[in-house]
Amino acid sequence: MSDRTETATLREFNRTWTQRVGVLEESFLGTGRPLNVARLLFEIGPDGAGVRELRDRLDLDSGYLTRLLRRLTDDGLVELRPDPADRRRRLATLTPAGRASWRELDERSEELAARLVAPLTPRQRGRLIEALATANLLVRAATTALREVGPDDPVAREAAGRYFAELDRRFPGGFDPGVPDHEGRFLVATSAGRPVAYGGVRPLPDGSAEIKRMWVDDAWRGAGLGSRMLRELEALAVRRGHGRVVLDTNRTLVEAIAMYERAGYSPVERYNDNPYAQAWFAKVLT
Amino acid sequence: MSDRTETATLREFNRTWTQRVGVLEESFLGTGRPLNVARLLFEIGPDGAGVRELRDRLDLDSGYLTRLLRRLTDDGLVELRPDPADRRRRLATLTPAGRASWRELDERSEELAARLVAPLTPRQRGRLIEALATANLLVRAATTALREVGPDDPVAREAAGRYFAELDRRFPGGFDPGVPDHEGRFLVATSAGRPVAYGGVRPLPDGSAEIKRMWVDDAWRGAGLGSRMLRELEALAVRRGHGRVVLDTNRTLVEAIAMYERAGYSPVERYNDNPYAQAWFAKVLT
DNA sequence: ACCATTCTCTGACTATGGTCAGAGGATGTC
DNA sequence: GACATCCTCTGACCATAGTCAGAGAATGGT
Repeated sequence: MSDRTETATLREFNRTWTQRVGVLEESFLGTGRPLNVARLLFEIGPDGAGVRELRDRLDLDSGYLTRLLRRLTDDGLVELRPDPADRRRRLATLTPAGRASWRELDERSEELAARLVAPLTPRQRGRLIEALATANLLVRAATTALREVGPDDPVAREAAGRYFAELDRRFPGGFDPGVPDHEGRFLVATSAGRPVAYGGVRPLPDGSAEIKRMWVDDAWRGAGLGSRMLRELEALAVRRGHGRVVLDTNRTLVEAIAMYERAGYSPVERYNDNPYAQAWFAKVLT
Repeated sequence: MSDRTETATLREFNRTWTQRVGVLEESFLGTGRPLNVARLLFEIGPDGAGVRELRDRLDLDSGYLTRLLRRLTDDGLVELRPDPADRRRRLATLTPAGRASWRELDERSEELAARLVAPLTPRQRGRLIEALATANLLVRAATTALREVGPDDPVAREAAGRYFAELDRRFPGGFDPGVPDHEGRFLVATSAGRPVAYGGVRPLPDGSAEIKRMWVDDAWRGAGLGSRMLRELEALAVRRGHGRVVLDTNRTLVEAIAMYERAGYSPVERYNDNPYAQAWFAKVLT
């Protein structure tokens, strides 16, 4: 019903943004250098970057990227050297001249942003920035894919570490993960290669699946990533043949409990001997 | 002070949007047809459009536009015919096949928007849409230029008409503009050729300038356009050699009065015999 | 009737963006 | 040490984007 006005608002905004900001940006950043060359220079950044990594980030053909890099090296802005760790790869770093160009790009971009909001009153400026921050979070959350991984995937391990660390901070008596357990399938959402949301399912002897280790990075909360993780974990459990999911949690985790209830979970009796668990929930999957 | 975090938020959002939405959009709309051709087709729309108008809206070189149009006419999607009102101009309209292609583009764009928000919960979706609507309004307001025109400019006349109509609606006894007055300089903000904000200054015998006919379109309120109009009218008064501005208003217009007070105006005695005026303000310009 | 101006269109270019196949060196695995 | 794979780079292309000068028809003002 309101679907149509929702998409209309989104499309209208997109039109405004690309027309008023995107165009401005191109004319700003593109001075002197072709747009893709400028973007590449910007992406390499003061700390340098691997060529392979740049290819992924900018989604460019390898041959094309090589040629773009050539222009930058010819202009004396960038230096390429083999990666000592893997000599098939090359690392790109900015020369002093390159750093100067980078700073100039950065300043232009900063100036563009400042100029864009300048006509607004401070009050309206505040409203705009707040709206953009909200939209940024939600758009990122909406466009971040949940990837299925095993428990020993490096990203999964990093996420688990951060999950345990948070429990240790929040539980009054701390938290001890005990012996690592290599069972189950996990979903992770990543941003720039780092995990921002994580969760898993494990089969139980009675045929249910247990949802475990649900975790969302602080900076990504409030965007519905947790609910989405829960939904997709349930779908994963269904795919693996389970008709019912259970989970346990600690009374400290109030937001989590509220979310389980919103998602249709009902309290059940203790089904395990997890010493940290104080509440148990279950939901039948259709 | 908070300037730096403001621009950082804006830049961060821009990065997210262009990366996650812009790229998606190009791959979506660009299927089969080059991006600019698709955009042009979309811009012509079911109602058709003048070639001159398209050139302005898309900001294209006239030669380039002609060639883009050629591809559309060659493919049987668009028909060009001379404008009966001015035979130098040409009008572009979609053929039935063109309308079908247009609809397809429209549906794809709609689908893209729906898909983007699909992973969000209804609650988060609502928040996103609200944030985008706010941002849309504010960005448009911030990037709309105020143009100086004379009182007889067609856009100024249209704006004046809407201003008078609104007074007539809001004043208990209606409003009669009386004899049109061709004095003063005006500022208008336009969107797609229609006025969305309007206001003027007129020299008074005592050397002050009078601010008059301040008006902002309903759909554009709440974005600070009024304050900006006021500021720029003051600047216009200064440029024309005035050191003080005055204005009168009606008690009905409560938002306007609040804005004048925020902008540093102080109440003064009645300085004219305007029968609709119930409050008078002045501000000394530096 | 003249003149400056406007609009569209053509020709002639150049630059930018993007693709593909394959060479050649480096790496990891069995 | 053989083999599949990965990474970078080159050559050979082609499409798209964008610019500029000017021709030719139409218009508006004087």
